Order: sequence, then C-alpha cells, then structure tokens
Amino acid sequence: MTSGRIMQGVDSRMLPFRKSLKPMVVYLGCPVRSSLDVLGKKWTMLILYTMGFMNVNRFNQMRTYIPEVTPSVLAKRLKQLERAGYVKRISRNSRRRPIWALTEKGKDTVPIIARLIAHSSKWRADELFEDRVPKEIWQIFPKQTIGGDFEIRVT
Amino acid sequence: MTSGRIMQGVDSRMLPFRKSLKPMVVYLGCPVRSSLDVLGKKWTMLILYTMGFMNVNRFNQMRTYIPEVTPSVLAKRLKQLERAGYVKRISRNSRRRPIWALTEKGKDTVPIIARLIAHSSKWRADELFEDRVPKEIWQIFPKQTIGGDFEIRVT
DNA sequence: CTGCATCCGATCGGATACTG
DNA sequence: CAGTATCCGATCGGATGCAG
Repeated sequence: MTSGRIMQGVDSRMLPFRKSLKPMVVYLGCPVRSSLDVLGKKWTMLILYTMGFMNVNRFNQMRTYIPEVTPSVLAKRLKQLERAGYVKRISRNSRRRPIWALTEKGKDTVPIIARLIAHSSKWRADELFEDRVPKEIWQIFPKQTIGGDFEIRVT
Repeated sequence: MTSGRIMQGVDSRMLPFRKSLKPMVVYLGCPVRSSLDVLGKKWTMLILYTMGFMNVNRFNQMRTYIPEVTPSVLAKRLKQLERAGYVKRISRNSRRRPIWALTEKGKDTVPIIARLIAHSSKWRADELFEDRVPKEIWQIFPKQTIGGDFEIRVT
C-alpha cells in the first residue's frame, strides 16, 4: 500500500520551502498515506472526536452524536479502530455494557483533530459561529494546551 | 450536513479534560465535520500533501506521486478542491500547461498534514523508518516552523 | 504527451430489520 | 443497549477515448 519507491515522503530536496529542514528524516513509505489508510475512512475522525473531545465512550452514545452513521458502519469502524490500536473495548463483566476507550495511540489523534477544528474555525466561520468571525487556534485552545488524562500541545 | 443541535462542537462542559478551556468558543455546527466533508474524501489529503510538501503543481506530476489515483478521479478531486477554495488552476495562456497552486486556505492545511505525518512517524515507525524508531514531531520539523511562501508553526 | 470525460464493474457505505 | 445480517444504492477505481 505504501509505495515506498515513488512516494519518498518528506525529503529536504523535494520540499517547496526556501528554508528546507536540513536534518529532515527520510521515509521509506508515505507518512500521510500510512495514517490515512485507517484515519481516512468515513466517520473515523468523527468517532475519535466524540471520544477524545466529548468524552463519549458507549456505542449508542456515539450514534446520538453522529446520527448519520448506521449501527453496522459504526460497529465496523470500531472494530477497525480496535485492530489498528486506536481504541480498546472494555467489558468488565458480561452483565455491564462495554465501554470504548482511547488507547495512547488514539489519544494522539487529538492534535490532528484540533488542527482540523482550527482550520474550520478559520475558514468556515460563517457557518460555525454566530458572529461569523474567523477564529485562530489560540482563540479556540487559549492555553495552548489541552490536557486531562493526557497533555498535548496544540499550538 | 452540520447537525448543529446535537453536535454542539467543543463546549467546555462536555470536554473530557479536567482543565477544560474556559472561554471556549461555542460552535453552531460540528467543526470536524465541516472540514471533513471536503478534506475527508479519498485522495484529497494526499493531493494537498504533494502540493504543499513536495512542490508538485501539475496534473500528471501528481499522478506519478499518487499512482493509484486515476486521471478521472484526480480531475474530479481537483475540481472539488477548486470549488471549495483550496486550490486554484492557473493557466497563463492557452499554450502553456496550467499549473495548480494552493490558495491561502489550501496552505492552511499544511499544519493538519504535518500533524498526520507526526502521528505516523510516532506510531508506524516500523514501516516508515529504516531504524524502526518512532520519531517525535520536533525531530521531523526541527525548527518548529516550516515556511517558505508561507510560514506556519507546527509545534 | 497532458488533461480530462465517459462508461462499467467492484467495493464500500446506508437503510432496515433483527437478535442476545 | 449493543451490536448483526442482509440488501441496495452511491462511490471509487480501471479501462478507454479524445482533444489540445
């Protein structure tokens, strides 16, 4: 899947930046592709968003936050996310309903999603804010950090 | 599309973080969804990646970087990206081949993609690096900034 | 040779119904 | 509540054609 030969990833020679990053690492495959094969699927980012930002951890709770996703698709996505190591299914005993929790890898998608939110807040303010005024990332995450169980810089 | 009632976006009451961000903005719709309806489509992120990181600006040049995308799909994606304001098609005169360039909005996807790359570099090091050692974002973008035509902080 | 448009089959997502 | 199973429609990829 990751066509290593052609997509050499970020190589300083190929960067469009005048100040290219000299000690830039060399990739065997494409780093964008390798994340996107799982995160790029429909609804996955939204699912991780409900878990990471909205503290949602149960199946039908996710469905109320993302009404358009059908049970079958949600179940499939959660399985894929579990296999890929982003979430884990926790069922204390078979009587209690299972809960879904982010793994460390899953928590590390928060900065990506934060950047997505920042992008929307800047470029789609007319539909997202009542005052229709674009917001910068430091206005959305004022402390430059969002933390709790985990601490992540989002600047 | 943006179900504003249920998906209230980031509201401090609903955040899972102990230190929730007090003056957090209130969203009318879902900020993740609003970006994803265009950026979430297959190949779009890769296309923006080739343009923003690899300095690719012509049609078939993109095809060599993303061999799996067919001409028809690539053309469709570029049109969608153009309509959404991420790229612009520049044809100086009808003799020269047109080039595709990122708009300001398109350049502002670089931090998102940089975060994706950081994520891959941390969690899929075994397939991305010869030494198989996970790398942190400051090792990938050492100067904390990537700039050129545009300057963006990615910490 | 580049930049598409068109058609067609395969895959994936959506709707609905159903079960423990 | 937490999913499965099935069926169907939308989307995507592949092949081909074609104009500048």
